[in-house]
Amino acid sequence: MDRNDVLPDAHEHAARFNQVREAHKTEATEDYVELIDDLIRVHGEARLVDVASRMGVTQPTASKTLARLQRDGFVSSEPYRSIFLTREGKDLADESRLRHEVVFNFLLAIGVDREAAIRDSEGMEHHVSEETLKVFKKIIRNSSK
Amino acid sequence: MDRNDVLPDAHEHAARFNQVREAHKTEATEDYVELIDDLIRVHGEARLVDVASRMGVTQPTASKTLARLQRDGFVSSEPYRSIFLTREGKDLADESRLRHEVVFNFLLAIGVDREAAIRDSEGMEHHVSEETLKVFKKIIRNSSK
DNA sequence: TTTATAATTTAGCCATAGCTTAGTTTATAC
DNA sequence: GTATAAACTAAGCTATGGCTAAATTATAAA
Repeated sequence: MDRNDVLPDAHEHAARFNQVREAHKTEATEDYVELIDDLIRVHGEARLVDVASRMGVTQPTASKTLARLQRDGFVSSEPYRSIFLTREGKDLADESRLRHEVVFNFLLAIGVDREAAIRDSEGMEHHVSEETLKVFKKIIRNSSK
Repeated sequence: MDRNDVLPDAHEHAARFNQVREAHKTEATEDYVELIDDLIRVHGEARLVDVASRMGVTQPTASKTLARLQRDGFVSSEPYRSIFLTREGKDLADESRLRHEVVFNFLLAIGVDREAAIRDSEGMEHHVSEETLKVFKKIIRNSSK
């Protein structure tokens, strides 16, 4: 990289970190809607207790996060009832799942073992640009032949 | 993946997210020590004003984060003076840089353009396991022939 | 139908990581 | 050698995302 002699322009340098910070902002939202969508698909409904246990947080933590998602229009629910995705939430869930699956399948395609691929794709999915995703897809396509 | 019919065991599911949360905890630390090391290498010293501008945050924010790094033993500095890495900080910086470079070179090797590789590697580096890193290295090796 | 249990919410705590505004120290320039 | 500018710190605000303990509501069992 450009490490040994010169550093990038400071604005450009900062832009990289700003991009990562931007990604972090949407991470929780994406992880939650993805999970809620999975729960609805598989269990027929999404209950707080399951969201919490699968996210690995306590129920009050999940409850607070879900309140924020509701405030931001991704989720809807009545007190003490199960959780639904809004149209916006569902769209985000679909988009996130797609991205997640591309990253996961890419890792498998290049020879990463399944367990590592599952775990790494969870974190990586939020930091892969469209550009890189395209390259991932191409490699998946080529490897499945 | 396992999305259509069955969800993973709840504990295993939670473990994935816990791993991502763990990575997040060390992200700021790694980014800062990496940057400080770069500044020392290239400019001869690391000043707060440069750390802040290159991280894309205000000086008080950088100052507070550096206080935490100092508390945790990665950095040392006297008030109003420049910033040094402790042995622990330097080791972490070296390790982070190595990982960062592998991810960056891997993205280049598979055909991602330089700009996207720079930006994506910044976020991805914190979420790539040793296992996956090994595969990345192998692909870099094979592509440079 | 009452009671016990499970699910959810509320309240209140903590740390991180961002910000602004204001004050202090250090360095620079005259 | 002092005035000004730049760098840094201090104080205090906000939001997110964790937690525990306690209260409330819904559900299941007796």
